[in-house]
Amino acid sequence: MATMQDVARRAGVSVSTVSYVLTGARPISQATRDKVHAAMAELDYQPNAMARGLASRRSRILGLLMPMDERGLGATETAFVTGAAAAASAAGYHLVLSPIGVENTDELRRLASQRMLDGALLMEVQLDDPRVDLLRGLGVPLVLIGRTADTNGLSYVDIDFDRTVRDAVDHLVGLGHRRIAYVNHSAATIAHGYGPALRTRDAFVAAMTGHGLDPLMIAAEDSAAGGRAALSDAFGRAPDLTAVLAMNENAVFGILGELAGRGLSVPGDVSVVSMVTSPQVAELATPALTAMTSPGSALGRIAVETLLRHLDGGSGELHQQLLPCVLEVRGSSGPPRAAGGDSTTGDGPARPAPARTEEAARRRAATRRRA
Amino acid sequence: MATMQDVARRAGVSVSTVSYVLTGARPISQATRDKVHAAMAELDYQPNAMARGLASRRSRILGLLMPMDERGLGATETAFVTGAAAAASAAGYHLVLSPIGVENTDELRRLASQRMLDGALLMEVQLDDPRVDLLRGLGVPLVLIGRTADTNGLSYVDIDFDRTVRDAVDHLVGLGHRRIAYVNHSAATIAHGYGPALRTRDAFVAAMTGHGLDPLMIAAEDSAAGGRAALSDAFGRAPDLTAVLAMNENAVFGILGELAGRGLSVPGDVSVVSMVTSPQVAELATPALTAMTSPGSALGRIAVETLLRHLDGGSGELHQQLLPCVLEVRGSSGPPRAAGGDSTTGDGPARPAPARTEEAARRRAATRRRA
DNA sequence: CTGAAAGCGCTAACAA
DNA sequence: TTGTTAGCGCTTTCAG
Repeated sequence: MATMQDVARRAGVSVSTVSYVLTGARPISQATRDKVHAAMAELDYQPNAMARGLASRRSRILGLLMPMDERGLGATETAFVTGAAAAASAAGYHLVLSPIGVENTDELRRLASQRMLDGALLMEVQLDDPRVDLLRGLGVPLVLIGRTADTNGLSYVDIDFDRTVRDAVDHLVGLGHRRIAYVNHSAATIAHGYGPALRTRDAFVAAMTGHGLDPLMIAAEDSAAGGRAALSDAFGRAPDLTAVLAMNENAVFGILGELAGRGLSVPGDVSVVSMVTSPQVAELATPALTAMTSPGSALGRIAVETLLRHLDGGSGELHQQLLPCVLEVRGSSGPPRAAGGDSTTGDGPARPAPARTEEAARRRAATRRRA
Repeated sequence: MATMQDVARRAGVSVSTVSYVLTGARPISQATRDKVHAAMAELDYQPNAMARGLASRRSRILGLLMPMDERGLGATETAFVTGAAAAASAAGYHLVLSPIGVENTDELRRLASQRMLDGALLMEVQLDDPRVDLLRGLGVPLVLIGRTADTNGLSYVDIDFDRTVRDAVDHLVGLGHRRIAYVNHSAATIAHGYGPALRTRDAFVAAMTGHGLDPLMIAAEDSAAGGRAALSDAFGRAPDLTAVLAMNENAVFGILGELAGRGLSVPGDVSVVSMVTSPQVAELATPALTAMTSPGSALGRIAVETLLRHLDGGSGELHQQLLPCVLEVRGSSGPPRAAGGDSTTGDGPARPAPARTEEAARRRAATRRRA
């Protein structure tokens, strides 16, 4: 493995000159620069990251703190990660992802105080996030993906939930829907102060009220079962329901299952719109889901660029930016059935259908579709 | 930020003594050790990772090379990652995930030849993977998650696809199914030599033949649409089909959608079993999918332990290990309808009572865990 | 515009 | 059982 010494010798210059060619920290004549580059190429020289880090006190590593629960990463998060990695790489930095949990402060402290990270991006930010104080205390520059309750002195990029919810509601209202249920994350999640759940809740109330409509929010566990229960709940509270807006990506599938089980068609009887959802997931459903597509990749790029600016400029300007999700209309949303609707007439129970009648109902649905 | 000098001074010993206390590379008397530990605690000392890395020529960083496509990470991969991270952390190593693509050899070379990685775990291994030669050429120890075509001289951990397919087929045959379709990945993926697709194909043929049955394999695009098409195809080729085994996790949802669209019930008319699928995804479907659950976390742990052994022992023993997925029966598999007999009797499909209770219990447990 | 040399904070011989 | 010291490979003053 060639060292800078080797390169210097071969190019007939001093090590410092090689170093300056590499870092560009002081002007070098074109002739010398060429000699050095030639020598580096011939020796297939690669700077030693540890030595450089020790001498410069800069690791050139950016940490992406990405807590992973057992549910995995959605396409949204993935887009974010790849966007961030590309931006970091373009700037000559490495982006390393660390699956350290939000509460695992020991592990994070170990990582951060060993001077391994020049800066950090925090994903899954909580309203009161222990990682923020820890990292600030250690003097590690950071950018949030999401927002804490108090964003004072913090840079962040986040989804514009207000705007996203408003656009989704406008879409449904524009189609003629008046009775819309919003299926949020679970009550526990909301109580725990999960930002997106709180913000979308408030935005939904505002958007519906703005249209002179009655907001109906249902909390749902993050699972298909949760979605089924939520839908039953929704019909219990609003039998004239014609549309569902869902923040809970996991519950969406349960909602669809329960609708099919009740013999209700999508979007004929009920329209479904999924929030902050990737095209990939949207296409998984039948019919494909109309969804608010999150700006994952752009968020990642912007976050990294912001962080790099902080590293260079010392304590430069804060950057607080919100990006909305974009409406992509697919097959799951359409105009409601003409008023006086009969969607729950006949034998459809108002109470949650037990699993066994679900089968029968599905058969009815299929039959009707063929007719 | 305290240095080792500071600790040494404060403890009244030499720097090397402090170093040896930390690394355990030579015996230190209990008295001295205590003094040093006390000094470290008082100064809140943390070793500088760069300095340590430079001096020891060991970064104590393990790279997890994890190509990310736009589809995101499944729960299986997530379990793998967390299992690996836990094992690394327990050994005093950092596990950094790098989203570098398989073909992005430049970026990988940069990462590896800067001596930033002590070793690497490769995910999404292809039969002929360019990363393997690159890393071996650079002298970076590695462990594969999956297998190349030629595993000579390589350590790997992988899923035991033979065993997994056999167990799945046995489950269905045991229920009485004779006509089973296997929905694999796409023809392009198979042609491209994707290991799991090839191995499961061969295993399926072997398993079916072993039961004296006719193997029917269908290739499907990795999407709901692909699944729907595959199911139509399957019924075209085998109208008497009673069970579907699916390797293609994305297609599964299309299969279920198409079955519902045809008015066929699951598992009453057709049983569905999903391969290499996490409980989380299995629960997304209605009914929840009987699936072969992948041993993600165990694979991650074993892979890291293997890699660490390679670092210590120099070029120690190779480790090649296969772990099977475990059958978890949920609601989507049951006995086939009695042959010839029709039996849309009463209120639903025959479904083993145990499965139903089991499923309910699991859902309760999951809910509880989340609360 | 370029070179010489003093570290960066730690590890690991070599000595005692 | 402990101390002394020469680097690890690079950055960055300080001189020219």
